[in-house]
Amino acid sequence: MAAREYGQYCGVTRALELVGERWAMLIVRDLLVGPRRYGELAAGLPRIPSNILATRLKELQECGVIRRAPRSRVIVYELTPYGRELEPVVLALGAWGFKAMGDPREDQVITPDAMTMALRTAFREDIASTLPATSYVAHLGLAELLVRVDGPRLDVSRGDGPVDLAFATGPEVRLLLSGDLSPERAITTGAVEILRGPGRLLERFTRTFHLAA
Amino acid sequence: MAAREYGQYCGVTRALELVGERWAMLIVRDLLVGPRRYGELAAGLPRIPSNILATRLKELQECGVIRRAPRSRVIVYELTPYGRELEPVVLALGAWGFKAMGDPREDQVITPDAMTMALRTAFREDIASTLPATSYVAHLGLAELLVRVDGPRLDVSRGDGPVDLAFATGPEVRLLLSGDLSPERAITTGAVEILRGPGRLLERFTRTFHLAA
DNA sequence: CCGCATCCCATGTGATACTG
DNA sequence: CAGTATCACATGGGATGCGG
Repeated sequence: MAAREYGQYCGVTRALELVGERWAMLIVRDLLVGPRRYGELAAGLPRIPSNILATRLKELQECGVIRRAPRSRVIVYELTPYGRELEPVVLALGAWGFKAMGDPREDQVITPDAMTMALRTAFREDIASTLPATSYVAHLGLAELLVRVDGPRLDVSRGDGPVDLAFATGPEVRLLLSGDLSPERAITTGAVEILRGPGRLLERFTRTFHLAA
Repeated sequence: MAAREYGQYCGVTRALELVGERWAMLIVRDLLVGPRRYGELAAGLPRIPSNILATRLKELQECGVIRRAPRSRVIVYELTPYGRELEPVVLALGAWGFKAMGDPREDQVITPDAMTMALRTAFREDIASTLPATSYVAHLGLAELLVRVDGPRLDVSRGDGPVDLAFATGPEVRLLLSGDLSPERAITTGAVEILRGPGRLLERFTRTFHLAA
């Protein structure tokens, strides 16, 4: 059970001893979106074996990265304050890995929590501050995200609601975020389907959210 | 040989598929300091089995993170431009892991490359810019680092030379970087030994390099 | 049902030895 | 010096079971 060690007195090795095991960082990624139950984590990580999930949850608790939410009737896992400090790591990993994402394969899913963190990664706080407050609903296969941008603040939650623009898309969202697919073309080619609201707001979306490819 | 996949269309998972295997990020860490030969990498990662090192080097080449340096007579590994973009990830990991570093154990070593990256992590560019150019030699067990700070620029290399301040220390350098041990106390208690130059420059060192604990 | 625990097998890892 | 080869073992993956 003792985490395998690297035998070095170094911050990077220490970090990897805590969250470097397979699946661990993905549990952290999903918990960065919000507290989650065991089943919710399992649903967000479709290919994780249940014994591994249970083991990781135990290890991450032991080393102070996550905890069971106190005074909650049901069992809910959440990040500790120290665990929440992993956000810069996850964002940096996401930005780097984004550039290596090819086209999606059949066996790859887009989960709501992964997409939420991707939007946080792509969020341009400085640019958003110059734009009027805007809310979006983005349908991405399974994920249905309510995205509210207000100045430098970003809030992403699940669900639907009254928003300025609602649109549906698929994995093409990657090209939209990287700028390889213009909002106009995305609409005319059908890569993005406008559900409600003026389609021109999609351009504002792409200015608010951008990731280099 | 095909990297184990997570089955998600997501930047974080893609990144972990490329550099999430055990030891991979540490190879990247050391190559961020500079190109290295096979034997140098093995020396910087004392506990890595040779077959694992060989395997990782092959995988990292295949996925475009590292390469054998071209037109070099001997075999030298270096990061590709894309691999070099992992620096923010390694720095973020190092900063986070630093907070979880306890006191060093007998079986833990401090390697020159790990220490170099730790200094890069701790470097306060903005503060350094306000201070006069200063060069240091830091002896840390095996590691003997020549640290040159000139405005916002930092250069760390191995070796010795004429510098403003030369000092020797051990794992206590962690307390020095976190501010839990003041430069004065470090000198009076012998945690830091001044070899050459005025000891008061150690205070400038700690202002230039700082990591939150 | 939810939150795991158990079992079994495939694969990855680690230590050591060895080679071009 | 820069890796392979080999083998024992730990970990991961997938299916299944099971108590609260």
